[in-house]
Amino acid sequence: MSSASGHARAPDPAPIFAALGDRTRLSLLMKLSDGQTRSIARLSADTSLTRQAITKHLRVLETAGLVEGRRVGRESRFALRPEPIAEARSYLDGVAAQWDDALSRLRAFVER
Amino acid sequence: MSSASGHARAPDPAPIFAALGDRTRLSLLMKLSDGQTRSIARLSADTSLTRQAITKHLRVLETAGLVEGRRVGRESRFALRPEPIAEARSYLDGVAAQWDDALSRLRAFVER
DNA sequence: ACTAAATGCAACTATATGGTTGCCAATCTG
DNA sequence: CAGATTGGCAACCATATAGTTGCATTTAGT
Repeated sequence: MSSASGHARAPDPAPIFAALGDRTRLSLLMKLSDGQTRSIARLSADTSLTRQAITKHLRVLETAGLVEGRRVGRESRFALRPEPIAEARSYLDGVAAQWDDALSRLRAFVER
Repeated sequence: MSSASGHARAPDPAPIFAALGDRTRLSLLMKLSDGQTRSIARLSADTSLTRQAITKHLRVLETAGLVEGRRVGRESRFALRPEPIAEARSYLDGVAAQWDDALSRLRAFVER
């Protein structure tokens, strides 16, 4: 069962980073990072952008799995999903670890 | 000295994430994550893309500060720069922390 | 001096992205 | 029911992005 686990192994974190690569989307995530759920109208309230623009950004975030929306009544509420964030974090941790590793090996070599 | 420190306060991690949001660029970073320095020719050796395409990606990474290139002889060597990666990491740490925080507050509330 | 290697620069194409506007549908609320 | 909120859909625009090709330039080797 090397790849058919329940968590759908992340083959490529690039889409997640891509979704994070926009100011507006980052601010949306910030607003949702308190765990609360918010409607599109609410999320587009204090921005200069159109509601539609915000909607598009939310779709992008949703596609990347960073956010999840469900319709409740006439509004659609969005909530943050922490999993992809953890994934991105661990990816960066990996790069940083390799880097540190290389550094310490280099140091060991130099100091011999 | 609130903003003129040596670390060049990060006002917006979005560009860094944007630079990370591409498979090809991530693979370039991986190749460089051992701390070694590599030429463009070397970096475009085992890809299906053109050398020019790789060059462009390297420029993007360089603009985001993730990589640094210097010309040595006839080739230009690129090296990874860990600072922006640390920055991106700490940003994600922040979001995750807020999330966890909200969760524990919620738990405290529910369990009362 | 000549040739091969490694880049840089520019032009060009196709597609994705961010944003807008207009309009229609669903859902509350008085 | 009538009117106001909230959102979805579609068309459209401008710009950015990913990638290509062709050609000129610099540097290394022999």
